[in-house]
Amino acid sequence: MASLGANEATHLRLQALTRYVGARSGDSRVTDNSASQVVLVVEGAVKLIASASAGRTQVMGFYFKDDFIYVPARETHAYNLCALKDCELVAFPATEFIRLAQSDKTLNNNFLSHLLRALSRCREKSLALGQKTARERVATFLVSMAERIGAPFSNGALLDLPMSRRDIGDNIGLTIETVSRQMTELRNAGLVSTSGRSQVKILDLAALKQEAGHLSGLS
Amino acid sequence: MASLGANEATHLRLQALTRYVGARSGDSRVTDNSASQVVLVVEGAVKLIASASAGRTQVMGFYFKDDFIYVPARETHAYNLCALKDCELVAFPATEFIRLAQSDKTLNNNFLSHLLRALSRCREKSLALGQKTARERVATFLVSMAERIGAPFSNGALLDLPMSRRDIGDNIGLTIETVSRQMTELRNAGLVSTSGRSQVKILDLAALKQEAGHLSGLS
DNA sequence: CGTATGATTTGATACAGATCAAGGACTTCC
DNA sequence: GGAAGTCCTTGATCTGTATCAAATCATACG
Repeated sequence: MASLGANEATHLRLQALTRYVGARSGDSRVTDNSASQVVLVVEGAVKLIASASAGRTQVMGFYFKDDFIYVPARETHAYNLCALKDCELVAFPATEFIRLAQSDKTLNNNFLSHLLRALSRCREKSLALGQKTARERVATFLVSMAERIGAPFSNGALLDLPMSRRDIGDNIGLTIETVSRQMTELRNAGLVSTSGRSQVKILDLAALKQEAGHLSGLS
Repeated sequence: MASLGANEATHLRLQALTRYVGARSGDSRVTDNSASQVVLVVEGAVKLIASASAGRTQVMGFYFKDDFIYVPARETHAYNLCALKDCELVAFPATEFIRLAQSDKTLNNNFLSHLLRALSRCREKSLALGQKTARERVATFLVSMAERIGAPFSNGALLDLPMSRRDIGDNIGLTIETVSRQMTELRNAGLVSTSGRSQVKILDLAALKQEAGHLSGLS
């Protein structure tokens, strides 16, 4: 809980609220969704999924060690956390958490900045889903993963992706087949190489960012 | 500024930071984007647009009276506010605003809840852009507008949309032609009626929500 | 009022990505 | 280490929405 940066008094009160959650890979409905929750990933990786009607699911995001997640209560759509590997999570009821954060600046700041980052990422994703081609979306996804869980490597990064092609597809609004085809094309273009199902080596991050449709240098 | 709910001392300090912005309909780049800003809509309506490469723009959202907007500094994509009608706005540098919010619980709470709502809406949009058909997206858009700026009316709502079909399209990831066709179909299905360019009458909100792909009643 | 001008609607065609259908590769578990 | 099962890749076809093109409608202005 050190990562929350909370002071001693807050720490104790947080502990009282805490619901530790150990989750096995593949577990879903990890948290209660009758009330909004704030979840901290202590260890492992999870996905946040939203369900529309007709069984369609959108992976809203992937979260890793030290990430906060705001999981809203069920509304027009249902949200659920789902473990991608064995996890250690800490969950708080959102209202309690926010009340507590009011008396602890560090905690409040932490929460606020995580929230702003979440919003920025969500907007980036909206842009991708609304405007980008399949190729650009896959490139965008890889760039984002490189920044979040990549190990630096030459001009690129080494990735060990904990999620399946289906998860990736559900995250960027494509089918598994399209994701696969785009990966193949990126491989053929010499931008990435892969080994096994989860290992991805980004060979040229700058070029991949170009493919991702990021704004370059000037205004 | 009453809507910020800030106390007297905060109020005075906010005033010192405040940059009032009057904007005419159609004005863009209303705010500085070299630093992140927090903007409050005092009067009018604005859109937040993001630009990817190749001149493509995504309308991240529409904002109305009393809405907060967090406008991030230019990063991988550029964000800009753009007035949909004559506006009265108040802009603060985000870092200053946040620092100030730390010493005023009401302001902090206000900001936090607006941020959570923004995140929820952004996630709803991601779901729509990633999973929904054109028909569902247009229905979703109309439902959302009804909830935010609609005047109750029988089983539905009356809307006076301040944005163009292009704006709508850029918001939900469709072309103007597709938006138009879907509106026509909804009209033919008897769910809405229109008059002029901006007046929309939602005749059956429940049915429209069904079209929008919202989760209905049970689990 | 009529006219100009841009916005919207409608129609025809094209294409990116979905869907359907095998085949091949990695893991896991016995 | 072999078999089974799952996940991933590749290929063929289909479809929803984009694109291109034209007509029609609102709104502003003379």
